[in-house]
Amino acid sequence: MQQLLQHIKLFAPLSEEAEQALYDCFEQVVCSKNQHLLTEGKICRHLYFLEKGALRGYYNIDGKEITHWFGFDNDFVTSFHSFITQEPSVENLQLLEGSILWSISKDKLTELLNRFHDIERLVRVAYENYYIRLEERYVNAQFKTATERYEQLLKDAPHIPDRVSLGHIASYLGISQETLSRIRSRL
Amino acid sequence: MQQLLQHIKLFAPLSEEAEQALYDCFEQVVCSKNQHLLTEGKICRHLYFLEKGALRGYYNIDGKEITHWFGFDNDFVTSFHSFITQEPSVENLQLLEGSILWSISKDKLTELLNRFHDIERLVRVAYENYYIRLEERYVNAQFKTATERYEQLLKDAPHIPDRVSLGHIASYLGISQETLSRIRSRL
DNA sequence: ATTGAATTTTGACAATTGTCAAAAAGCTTC
DNA sequence: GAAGCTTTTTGACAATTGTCAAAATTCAAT
Repeated sequence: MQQLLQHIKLFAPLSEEAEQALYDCFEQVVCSKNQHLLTEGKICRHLYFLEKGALRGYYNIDGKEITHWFGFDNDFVTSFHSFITQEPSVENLQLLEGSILWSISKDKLTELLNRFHDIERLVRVAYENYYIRLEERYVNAQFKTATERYEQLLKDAPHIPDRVSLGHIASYLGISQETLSRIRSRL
Repeated sequence: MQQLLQHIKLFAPLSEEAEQALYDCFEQVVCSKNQHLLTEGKICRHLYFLEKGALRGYYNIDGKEITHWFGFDNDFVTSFHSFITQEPSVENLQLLEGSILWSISKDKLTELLNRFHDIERLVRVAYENYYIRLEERYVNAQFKTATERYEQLLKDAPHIPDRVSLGHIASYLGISQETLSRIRSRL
């Protein structure tokens, strides 16, 4: 929990009261490998802070699993679409390692956003950060070759090949597993 | 200006004072076709509301222009990366039509965010919306064929072929102009 | 260590898309 | 409406990536 508080203070300063209120609202969640945090069709009512571990978000399309996102230590994870709109999720969240998370419900977070301007600010700034990160991923996805995307991924997350299977990584990069295997053998 | 205020109230309600403060901070900008709102290397100090018109964001990579984004009526436009971080922009913003915009400076917006919790909320909610939109674009970019992406684009922005050249659209879709021309002839 | 399952690699071929070059079609401006 | 410019289309070929199938490797559990 200290890790969570320390991490979010990088986004914006927090008053004592706000920090205490946050402290009271988060609950620890311990998950084992392969467990699902969310499955499609369910409404995502929680935002999670991934203290330690690894996780993927994936879609089921035409019977195939398409991984579109990984989360690692110190990431906030949720189905943003479902959490924001409170509509049924189209994606699944699955742990890739045994993990420790902290969860806060949509309702409690909404209450905190209403009560504390500084928490509202913190979340706004967090969105700015996540928006920029997503924009970078988008440009990579759209305009770079498979090889460039893999190299970029290695730069952004050097630990990835140790923690995530080749198949998931290939799916994330939008290429077939065989192509990634060949790219890797060439590098 | 009424259009701007009406549009943002879709995100969250505004107190009278906050609305008046916003009203005082935005300035009208009128641009002609092909004019640049921002060029790479410059720090983006303004956020713009595009009341009427069309605009693209593009990168210069290896001497080629890569369009990664379009803005149309009622969109907020800026180089988000540069505006948020206040680092030099890596992208360019160019008008595709004669347009009417409203601009607010980073400094004034920061002041409003500090003064009014409800403006902070509004911006946070706007980010949520823009984040979801970007996520959808990302999934399209990464996991769909060129033909599917073009069909999706026609669904999202049916007016696009009338307002944007085929070359820009192809660049946006991450495919060559020739390929888009062939896709179009097949549909 | 051995077995069995899951993951990764390799090979052959097909499909998609890119590149280069030239022709056709559309727009402006005089 | 003709000239000159830009945009779009078409053709031929090359490069990249996907698909299917089989072999090799890794990993976990006994």
